[in-house]
Amino acid sequence: MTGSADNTTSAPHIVGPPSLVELAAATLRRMIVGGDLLCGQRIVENRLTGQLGISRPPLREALRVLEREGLVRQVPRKGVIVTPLTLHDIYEICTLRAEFERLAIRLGVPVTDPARRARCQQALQAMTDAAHADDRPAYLERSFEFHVSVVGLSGHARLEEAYRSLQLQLMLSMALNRRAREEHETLDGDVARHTHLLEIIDTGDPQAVLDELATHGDRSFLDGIEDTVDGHTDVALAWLAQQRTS
Amino acid sequence: MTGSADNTTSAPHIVGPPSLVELAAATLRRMIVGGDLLCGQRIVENRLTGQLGISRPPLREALRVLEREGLVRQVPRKGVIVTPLTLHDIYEICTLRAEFERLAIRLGVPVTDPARRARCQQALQAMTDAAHADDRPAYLERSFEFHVSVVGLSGHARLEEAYRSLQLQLMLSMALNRRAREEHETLDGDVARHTHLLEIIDTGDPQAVLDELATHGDRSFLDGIEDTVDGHTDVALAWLAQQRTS
DNA sequence: CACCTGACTTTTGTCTACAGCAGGCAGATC
DNA sequence: GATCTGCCTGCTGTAGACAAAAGTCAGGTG
Repeated sequence: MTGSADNTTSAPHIVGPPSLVELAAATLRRMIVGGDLLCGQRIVENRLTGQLGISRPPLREALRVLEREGLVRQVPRKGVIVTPLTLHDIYEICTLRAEFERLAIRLGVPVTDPARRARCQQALQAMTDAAHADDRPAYLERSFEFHVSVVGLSGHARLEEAYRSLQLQLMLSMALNRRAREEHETLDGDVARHTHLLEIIDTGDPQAVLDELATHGDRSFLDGIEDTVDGHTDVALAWLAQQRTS
Repeated sequence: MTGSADNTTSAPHIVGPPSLVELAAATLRRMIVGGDLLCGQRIVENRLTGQLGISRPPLREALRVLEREGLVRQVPRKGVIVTPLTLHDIYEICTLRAEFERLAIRLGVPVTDPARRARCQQALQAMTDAAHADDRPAYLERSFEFHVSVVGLSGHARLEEAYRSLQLQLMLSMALNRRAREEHETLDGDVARHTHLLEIIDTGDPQAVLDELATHGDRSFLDGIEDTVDGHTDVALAWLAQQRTS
C-alpha cells in the first residue's frame, strides 16, 4: 500500500549492521577461537581499545556478549579473562553439543521447509569452496556455519542459538592443542563426510542421521587433552576413556 | 603456606558483586517478566536511566545481557524492544524447555552428588516459605530457582544456563495473559506437586521422573493465547491443539 | 485535497574524563 | 633477616557530553 513492495522478507537488516559492538564481538570471537588469546589469559580493556581502534564502552558491551556466550569470564573489579576450560568443561561442551544435534535431527528430519534444506546446501558449498582454496581459517568458519544450519533444520531458532554458543566453546576447546588443527590434513575428506551427512538427511530417516552423527565427530583434538587442562572430574575421565574406545 | 587457610572453597566472590550492570539486569528482568514492560514495547534508554538512577553505559551493558537471554531484541539504530513473542516462539520455548528438562533428568537421575540434591531441597524450602507467606512474586522466583536446581542435577552448568534462559522466556510468555497468573489460586497445591517431584527424583528412577514431568507443566497460560499473539505456524497450532487434548 | 519535501526533535552510538578499588613494591619495624 | 604497613601505579566502573541517524511534523506544491 505504501510502496516498498520488496519488503516481503522478514530480514531484520538488509545492510550489515555497522555497530561497533558487533564488529568488536566478531573480531574478539575470531581472536579467541583462533588462538590469539589463550585460555585463562587476562584481557585488559585499554590494551584492546588501542588494538581494535575503538573506545571502551562498545568494547565492554562486546565483552558482555562474549561472556554470555561462554567465551570469556568476567570477575567484578578484577577484569575479564578468556574462559579457562577444565576437562569437565570439555566433557560438558562435547556431550551437550551432541545432544543438541540429536534433538535437532529428531525435530527437523525429514525436512519440511525447503528453505532450510537450501541453507544447508549453501553452507556446504561455501565449505567446499574454502576447502578447494585451502583456506583453513575460512574452512573452519564455513564448517561451523554448516553445522549450525543442520541444527537449523529443526526450525528452532533458540536451539540453534544455544548450539551456536556450544559450538563456539568447542572451537575454543580445539584451540587448546594447536597441534590437532595442523594435523587436520584432509580437508577434502572432511567435505566428503559432510556431503554424505547431507545425503543421509535427504533420505528423511532420522535414525540414520543419528547413527551417522555418532561417528561423525572430530575427536582428534582430545588426544592428550588431559595433560593440558585441569579439572579431572571422574565423569569427565570416564567419558574421555569411552570416547577413545569407540 | 601464606596464611588464608580457609580459602579452600572456590567461591568466586564472597561479597556480592556491586556491579551496576548486574543489578540493572536483574531489575530489568523482574520488570519484564513481571509485566511492567509489555512485549513489543519500546525501551528508551534515557527513560530508564532516570528510572533506575544509573547512567547509560551500565544500562546498555545490561540490555546486551538481556538480549543474549532472549528477553529483549536490539535493532541497530532503532532501539531495543521487549521481545515480541509469536505463537511459534511460545511453541519453541515450551518444547525446548521440556526437552532440556528431560535431558537433564536423563543425565542427573539417580543423583550422585549430595550437594545437588541439597540445593533442590533448599530451593523447595524457599518455595514453601514464599507460599506460606502468600508472596506471589517471591513464589514465582523461588519456583523458577527450583526448576533450575532440578536441571542442575545433571551437573551440566551449560545446560542449566540454557535452561535458565528458556525459563525466563517462558515467564515472559506467561506475562502475556495476566489473567492466568491471578487464577493461579492454589499455591499450596503447586508446592505439593513440586514436593512430589522431588520425592520421585529420590527414587532414582529417571523414567518415573520423566512421566511426572510430562504432566507437571502449568499449561493454564495457554488458554486463549492464540488470540493475543501472532505468528500462527502450522506446527505451533498443531502443538497447541495437542497440548489441550492431553 | 493528497503528497512530497524540508527542518526539527528525539534517540542512539560513541568518545573522553573522573572516581574507586586491587595488586605490587618499597621502606620501616620487630 | 623476615614481616608487616603504607603508598603508588594501573585498571575497572561509572558518569557526562558530543555527533550522527532515524522518526516526526509542519509547510508548501501539484
